[in-house]
Amino acid sequence: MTAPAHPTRPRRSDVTRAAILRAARERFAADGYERATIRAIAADARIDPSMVMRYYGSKEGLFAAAAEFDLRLPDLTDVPPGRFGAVLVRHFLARWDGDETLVALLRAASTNPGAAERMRGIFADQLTAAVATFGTDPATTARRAGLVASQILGLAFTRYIVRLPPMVELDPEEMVSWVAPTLQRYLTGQPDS
Amino acid sequence: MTAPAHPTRPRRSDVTRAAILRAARERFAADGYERATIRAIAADARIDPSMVMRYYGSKEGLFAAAAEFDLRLPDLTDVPPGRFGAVLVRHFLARWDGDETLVALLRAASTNPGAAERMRGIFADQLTAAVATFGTDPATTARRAGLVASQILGLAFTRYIVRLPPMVELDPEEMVSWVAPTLQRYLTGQPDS
DNA sequence: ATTGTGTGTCAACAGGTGTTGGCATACGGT
DNA sequence: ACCGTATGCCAACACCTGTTGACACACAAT
Repeated sequence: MTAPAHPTRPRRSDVTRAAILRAARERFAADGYERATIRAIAADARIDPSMVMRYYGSKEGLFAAAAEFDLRLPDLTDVPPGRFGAVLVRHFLARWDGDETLVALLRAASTNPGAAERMRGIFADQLTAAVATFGTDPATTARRAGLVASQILGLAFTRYIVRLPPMVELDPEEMVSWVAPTLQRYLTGQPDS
Repeated sequence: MTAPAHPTRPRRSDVTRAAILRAARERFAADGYERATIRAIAADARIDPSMVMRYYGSKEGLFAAAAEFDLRLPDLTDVPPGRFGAVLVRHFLARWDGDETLVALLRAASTNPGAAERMRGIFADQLTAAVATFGTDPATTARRAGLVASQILGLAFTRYIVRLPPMVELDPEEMVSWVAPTLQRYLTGQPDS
């Protein structure tokens, strides 16, 4: 992600670019889009605010670069269908703890339309595509993906943003045992069953 | 909520106060805490920005007044235990559509610590108190309330904030039939069942 | 050694923010 | 009719925001 995609000669400023991106993710995750100021991000990266503008064009551009994200949903073809839910919850919890990009995106999506659209894209495209491989009726795929997203994002919102005490204190495996059946039903079950 | 609690002589400015509060809720709900400016709120209420300061002290004070909220959780003593989930989902959907205060609180909670605390209070106190009346093991009450909050807030977040298409399009009764069993299990079930 | 380009700093701009104090006016009690 | 108070508007303050342009330096190629 840091290395340039094109085989250009590596730029001397790549470390600066990376430092800006890292500081931006931290600030966006901690403060949300509007409270995270370019000046604060630049100070964290120990460079001048004008560098941010030169390398990323604008605050929106910086956020777009910092919020690049891949859910890296696991391949579920080898997983027994009855364990889809558990695998997914475990994956999301790990993904969330390991990369603050998602928290940044979650915070920003509440107030920034661009961030909301990015979030929509991630959960509508990536998650729907994964759900589609489960072999359920294609007509219900989008709905199932939406319901899964609602529980996953609700989990993240209460655990990482609002920090509801019981949701913060639940250790991952307990969380899995409670939430996995929910996803399982959204993925493969029927309503009101 | 608009009428003064104390039996003081009604103030001549009550209509103005109410107009400010209504405009504030709208703006906070639409734009979040930081993007909702006092000037914009005052313009909506057709008064001068300085009036907002005089009547509510500060922007924080205005938000605190605008985010006053009661979930009005229904009395569930007459409801068959097997229908707790359905009743709750239906209640929350109606509550959310009928009062934009919750959307304002939800948006603001992502970036404003005070709003997050308010949200924590509402869902930790009001919801936990309601769950406690269900007669399950008191040691698990807070956990069950937290899980219910995670699904309810995830529903609201995806439907009203991010506006994930499948979650926006689901009509209320379909939503109930999908989500009610989840709450039902969080309330009265066991993990990994 | 000289040029050109990439990297970085500094100072400033224009606009918007929450907030404040002063002043005019209209009301309600006497 | 008078007076104190409540209500409202206006102008301004001090600060912070994203953004821009000019200038200094370091490096690579010639």
